[in-house]
Amino acid sequence: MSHSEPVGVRQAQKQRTRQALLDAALGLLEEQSLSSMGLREVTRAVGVAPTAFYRHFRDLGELGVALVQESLASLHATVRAVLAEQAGAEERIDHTVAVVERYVREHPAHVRFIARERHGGVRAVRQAIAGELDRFATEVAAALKSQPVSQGWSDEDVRMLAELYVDRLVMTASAFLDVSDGEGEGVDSERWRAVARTARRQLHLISVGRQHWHDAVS
Amino acid sequence: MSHSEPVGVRQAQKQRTRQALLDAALGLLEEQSLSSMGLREVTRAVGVAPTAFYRHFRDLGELGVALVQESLASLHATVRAVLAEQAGAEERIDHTVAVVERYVREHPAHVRFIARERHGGVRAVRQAIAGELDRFATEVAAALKSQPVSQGWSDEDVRMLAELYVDRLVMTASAFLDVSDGEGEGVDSERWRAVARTARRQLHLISVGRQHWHDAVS
DNA sequence: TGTACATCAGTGAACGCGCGTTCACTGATGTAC
DNA sequence: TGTACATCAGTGAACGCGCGTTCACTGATGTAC
Repeated sequence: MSHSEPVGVRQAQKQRTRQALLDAALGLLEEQSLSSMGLREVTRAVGVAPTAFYRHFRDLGELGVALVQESLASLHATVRAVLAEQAGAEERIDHTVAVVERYVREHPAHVRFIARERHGGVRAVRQAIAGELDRFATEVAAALKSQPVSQGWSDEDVRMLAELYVDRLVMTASAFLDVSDGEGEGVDSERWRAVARTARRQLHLISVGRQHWHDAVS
Repeated sequence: MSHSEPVGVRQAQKQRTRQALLDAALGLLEEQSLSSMGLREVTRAVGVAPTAFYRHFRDLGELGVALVQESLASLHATVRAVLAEQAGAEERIDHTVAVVERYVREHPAHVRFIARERHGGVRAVRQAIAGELDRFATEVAAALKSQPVSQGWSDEDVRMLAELYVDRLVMTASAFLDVSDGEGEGVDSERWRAVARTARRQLHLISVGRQHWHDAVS
């Protein structure tokens, strides 16, 4: 029914192999970076011949770009929902941090991939991530602009604020990840909660700055 | 005279080779990540036998850790000077951004290395960077605490603010780098100045939030 | 429904190549007397 | 100052290994009639 569904047995099988390659690569990337991963490692993990790889991707860079889409799509959707909320500043901050927490719990490998390859060694992947985060910032900017607090703000300043928020979300996700990696600590450890607490306070401080911005620059 | 100086001809030569390895590696790392760089690539660039490498480092990870020290030492020192300044908030912001600009102009490869390997594939290097940035944040926190604005702030909140600033500086440096990479644009391009302008405004907004923090949480 | 042909996802052998590491070595520098 | 020995930074040959990519192939699925 959906146009993205495969139209026959053959295409369905191809899709499954392609997804298996993406999943295997994502798993391997927990412990290394894209530019050091081998094509043969990936196919070996899936259980297909090395040459099968070329039926799906030109090279590992192309696979990386596909992983960028996969990694950011779900977060994107969820954060958009929070942005659309009619809620007080504090409530929105709590929800945002909760969403990031859940995302890191449910998709740790995706988060690690984005953090690692954002400045990594493969240009095409860096550009794909930059592009996605840019679109993300544009959406955040639109949401911020529609809020009453932004009255009298220039578009440039709204954009600046949006980038501040987006960077903060990425840094926060990465901080959660560091905790869940380190020392075998669980996801409900004291340190995990400390990261959440710090993140909320930082967003709060930015929010306070935002509320008094107009007094300050005028 | 200084105790770090080599004590003889032999040790002086050893130091020179070691530094040549570090320099060559840093150059090669402009275009790839540490975990995909080869030991033989580095020695080939220097013009020594591959086996000479082992006289200086156990492996590339150890070389990476040495590069972390080299990369952050000079920035560390300069930013410390700015922090110690007796100056108004705006002036401190201008100086801070100017220092970051100069650092990116003068040491682009060091900045790229830190941005890339901060979340890169080599654990020992990630830990070294995290450790350095942590010490950096501790220093920033101490400087912030001694400022009048911080009266009545808990240590935890000062630390939170310090981390906000340090992350911002790293992101700003990385943004300057992206500009100087992209499209062959020079270091005095319109976009370079736009990054500087955005960085100052973001620091300003944080500073405004800081000034009104106490009203907000009390 | 059955038949004949086309498509194409996945195979497996083969290739040349650069890798990290080992080892015994060389010869200039350092040291003891 | 000169001599005899120790140190050790850098050498170069050799190793086994896994890599990315090529190619002609197979056989199940798809399509036309």
